[in-house]
Amino acid sequence: MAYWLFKSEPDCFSFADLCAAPGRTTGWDGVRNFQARNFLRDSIKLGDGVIYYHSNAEPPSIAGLAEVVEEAHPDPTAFDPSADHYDPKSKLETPTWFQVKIRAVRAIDPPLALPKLREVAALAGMELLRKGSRLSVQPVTLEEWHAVLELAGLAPTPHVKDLDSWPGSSTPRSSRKTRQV
DNA sequence: GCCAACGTTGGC
DNA sequence: GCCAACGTTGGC
Repeated sequence: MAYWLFKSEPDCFSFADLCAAPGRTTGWDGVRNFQARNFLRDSIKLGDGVIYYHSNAEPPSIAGLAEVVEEAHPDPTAFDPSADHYDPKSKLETPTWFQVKIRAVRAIDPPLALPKLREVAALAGMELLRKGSRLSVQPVTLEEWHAVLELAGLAPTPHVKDLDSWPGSSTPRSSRKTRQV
């Protein structure tokens, strides 16, 4: 059981979009950075917890929690010439790029804004808060996970599924937006 | 819109 | 293998 932070620009695919997706699930496609790819391909396991972060947002913030529901498999958008992140160098037999599937578990509303995260001592070492950090898929420690849950008013459980029925925070909102891929 | 930080590309 | 040029990310 491990914990991760996934970044997404809400204009592209927000946590509300994830909540509105079929099964509240999506394939985390389009990652084209090798370090992030390695986490997706090698380290992220079924049931792992995911902190859903909105980058390029006003303010940048943590907007929800998700869980991994399918481990690494080739990213289909890499083979699709019409996709934004098409990569002609990635072959079906030897794929370069991978995705996992995640499911929305809980919205965090109000979201945890970046300036507030910077004030939290327990998060001081977080990769997200490092100057110049751009990694879109990054590991999160158990301590950081618990600190985020506490800030969100949720129980300090290591089992992300347990948050589904926790009464302390809002339930995911729906959205009519669709994904731009 | 600006720009710092970082990753990738390609000439040599 | 080096490194300059370029493209991208993402906070501000």
